[in-house]
Amino acid sequence: MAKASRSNPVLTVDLERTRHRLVEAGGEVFAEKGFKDATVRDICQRAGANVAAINYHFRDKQSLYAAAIQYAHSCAKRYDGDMATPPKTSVDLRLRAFVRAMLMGMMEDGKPAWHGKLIAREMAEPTGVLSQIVMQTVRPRFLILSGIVRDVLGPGASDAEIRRCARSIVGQVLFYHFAKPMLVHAFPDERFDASAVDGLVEHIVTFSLHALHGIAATNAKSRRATRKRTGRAR
Amino acid sequence: MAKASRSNPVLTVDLERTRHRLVEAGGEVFAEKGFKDATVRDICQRAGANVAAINYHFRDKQSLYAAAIQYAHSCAKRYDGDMATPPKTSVDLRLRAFVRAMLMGMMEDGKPAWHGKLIAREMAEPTGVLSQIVMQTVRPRFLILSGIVRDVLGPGASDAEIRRCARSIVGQVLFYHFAKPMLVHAFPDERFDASAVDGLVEHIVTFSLHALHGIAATNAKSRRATRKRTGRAR
DNA sequence: TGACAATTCAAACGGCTGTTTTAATCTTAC
DNA sequence: GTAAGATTAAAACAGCCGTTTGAATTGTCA
Repeated sequence: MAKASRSNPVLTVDLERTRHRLVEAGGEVFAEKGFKDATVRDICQRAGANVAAINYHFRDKQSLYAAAIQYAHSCAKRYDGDMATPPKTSVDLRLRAFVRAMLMGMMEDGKPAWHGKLIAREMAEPTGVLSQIVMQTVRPRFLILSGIVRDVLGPGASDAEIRRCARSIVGQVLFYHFAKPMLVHAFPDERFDASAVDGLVEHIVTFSLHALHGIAATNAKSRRATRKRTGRAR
Repeated sequence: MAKASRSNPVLTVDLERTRHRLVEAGGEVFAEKGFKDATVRDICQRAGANVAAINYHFRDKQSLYAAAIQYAHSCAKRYDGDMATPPKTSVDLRLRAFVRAMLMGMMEDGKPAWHGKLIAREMAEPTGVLSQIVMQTVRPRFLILSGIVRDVLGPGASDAEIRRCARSIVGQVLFYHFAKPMLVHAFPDERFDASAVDGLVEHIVTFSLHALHGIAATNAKSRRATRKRTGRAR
């Protein structure tokens, strides 16, 4: 076991390595199977470490889970950048960027998609321990999307209406994550991985913009009518 | 234990009762926690039965799960009726009925919502054993929705486009199921149970109809342009 | 090199899981 | 009433889980 590594500065890195490998393997398995169904033996095996390594480097399975989410969160910050495009771009492009970043963050294979998958799991069945971190991720993104929606609906739109529309858009995106197993089974000829993201983005943006513009037009019409009525009444 | 029940015809019903109570308790727990996280001890306790009862009346936990889904499926047929309203009603009403039935089937509390919750679980992580039954439920409903979408988009819409739009509608509905824990946490002032269904239906239908009509209008315009071009070319 | 701390390892622990066993109880029919 | 079958009950089983233990190994520094 002890081969060609003596008093080597690389070793101090190697020491940190086990801890780091555990976080990476943990993120992978947690995202794949969820907190409960992920076993420490599976994680340690993928990390090439002993079963006791988790309890040595972290306190327990739960702390490793926390570390994995924290790590994924710090790695995935770039997606947040992609989501919040300069506010002076056209709403079309801004919505497209948001939807694309969110879809990519969940459908990609490998490391970059941990965060999206972990957050999606926390949405459906929160472990409680990390609702703060989830909220630090979910809420800002939701605010970005709300800003885009508000810019389409116009300044007269109520907060409740903006929230509902934002949820409709998020729902369309998350559908391809949560229902993916069923989609793959029901439509074997279609693809639902990263290679399909472009097409999905195109549809979701088109669908949602038509909906938003339609709602905006209806609102404007009803506001004109209201103004006319109240104007005469006064 | 043996009290006032002797040679009573009710007893033969009581015998069937244990089996039936197991199915009901099983459906409840499976819908609540999923197949893996549901324990036979929990199910038997809620059914007021011994631990060995599951292995006596059914072969094992998996067979009980199958029986529970089958039972929920037969009970929930009425929702399918609600979904498929007479094809000559206005698309507005038909879409509203579909969305409402689907939402109710998942958000309701108690027995009637088992089916919806169980199917939602199978969508996200199929147990494999019952993909047939899921398909018997999911595919017909999807076809109903596709019919409604087609009637809005017009006869010229492609199958792929209809599928995408139907998924956008289903995604909006399922969002309130999968992301419910997060919604409750993030918006404590709002309600996301059966009492909120009416409002959710109203928004989803409005949002989706605007989207569909917008897409239909765009399609019609582009088809007119194509017809004009090819017409002159000939 | 030798003492000391940091890390790894195999093994075992207690707890919970689904399932099986064996005996007790109840139901039915003669 | 009694024998035969159906159902229930308590107890134990093997297997996997997260976690702990204590010794062996490795790295660090004088």
